[in-house]
Amino acid sequence: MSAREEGIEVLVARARGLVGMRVGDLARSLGLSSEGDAVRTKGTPGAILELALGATGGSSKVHDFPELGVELKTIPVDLRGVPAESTYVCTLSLADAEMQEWDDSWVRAKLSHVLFIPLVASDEEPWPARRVAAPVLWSPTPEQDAILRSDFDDVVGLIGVGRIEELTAHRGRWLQVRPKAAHGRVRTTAYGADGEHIATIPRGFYLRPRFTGAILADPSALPD
Amino acid sequence: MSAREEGIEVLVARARGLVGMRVGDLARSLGLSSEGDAVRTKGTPGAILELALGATGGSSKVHDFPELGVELKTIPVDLRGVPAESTYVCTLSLADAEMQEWDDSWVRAKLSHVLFIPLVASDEEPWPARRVAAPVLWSPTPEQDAILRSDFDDVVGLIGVGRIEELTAHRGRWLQVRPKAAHGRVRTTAYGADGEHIATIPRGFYLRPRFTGAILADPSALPD
DNA sequence: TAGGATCCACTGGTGGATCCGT
DNA sequence: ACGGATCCACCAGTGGATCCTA
Repeated sequence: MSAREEGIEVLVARARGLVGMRVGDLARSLGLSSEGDAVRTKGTPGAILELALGATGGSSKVHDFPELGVELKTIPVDLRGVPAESTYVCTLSLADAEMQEWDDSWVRAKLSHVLFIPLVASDEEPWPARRVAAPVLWSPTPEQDAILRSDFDDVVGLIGVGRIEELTAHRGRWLQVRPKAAHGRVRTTAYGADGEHIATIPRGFYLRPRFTGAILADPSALPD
Repeated sequence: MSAREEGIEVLVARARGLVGMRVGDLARSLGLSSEGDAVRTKGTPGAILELALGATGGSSKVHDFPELGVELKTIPVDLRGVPAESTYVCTLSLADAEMQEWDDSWVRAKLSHVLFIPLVASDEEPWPARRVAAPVLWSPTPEQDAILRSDFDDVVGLIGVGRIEELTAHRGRWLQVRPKAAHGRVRTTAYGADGEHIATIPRGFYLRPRFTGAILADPSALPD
């Protein structure tokens, strides 16, 4: 077994050691506050788990654990383990989308090894009450990779021919594209069919809840 | 006279109204603190004068006064009016330097209309003690523009052939290129003679003190 | 239900320049 | 003297995601 594979096993073991803990208790054990209402602290649970598992990477990182090539994703689920939300993967560069190939893409690199950590939210309790559930280390099977590639190709194909207005969240079986901007007013640059500049809102890749729900139950699943 | 020309006259008149005032007093009249030692507050005098004259532009601006096309530059001078320092103009984009033409360059746009405001520093007093001196509204004469173009072409020519290591502050009669980074460790991308990527430190255009000193005394001067 | 809108923390890059060793 | 190194404030962009109407 390589050092990298050993490191990944250690990481998964550490994640298993957190199962059953409340996120608020994790925060306090790290010396952090667990204050703040839900709408003001959207990214906080994810940041807590990163700290608890020692994610390095810092800024401008490709993965949360660069030496392991592993991406950490927390995912809010209900008592049955069904995801409540889609899962953000990474931003989509509109300006050079037509240059992108799935095999070398940022989104594929992110998804090549993902450690999903479900956080169980019962009722409408605030995030500190969420409990860590069993982690799932996932890599796409060849069949899954083919579907994801197909979703990706559909997106970059549309952008490549300048039909960006047709790029809605309706597209994609598992991988979709949605707006990603702190305020709805941020603009970025894309190119139309005639090569003209178009100011449009930044987008990101997201995994649909149906897909993440299925791979949490069975990592080789092929849902709808 | 156009509205723009009227606006410029109003601006210059307002700058004349500040002559003799101490920068620290200006700061207080704007509700700002005039604390801090010299090394910690390098850009403060310039920011004070911008506020005092109502510079808009905010971020991502081409000029300090966009409607007027005027750039504001404070310049520290001694009791004789001789500049103590070079004057920063703007950053130099190394990645696409070979695409740049003087006529359409950012540096030429910045220098097309400059309101220089000398700040007289006597002895080794801190910046709040500096006094506003007579402003000079300057636009390059055709002769001056030709020299500046020559300096610019020398720089972009070197970068275009990938000889960036020869790009030192020794080059340029009036316009020189020097490092411009908050820490010496910041890197940016340039291209070598064979088109390979080179990580190098960001640079900026600066006006030599000899040149600014001459045009403060005579805007059409042609020093060394 | 889910597509489109939005929230916070953090930081790298930019704009304002001057410092300081050789 | 001056070429190379450095300093601070500020803000837009990124990374962490969830909110919220129709």
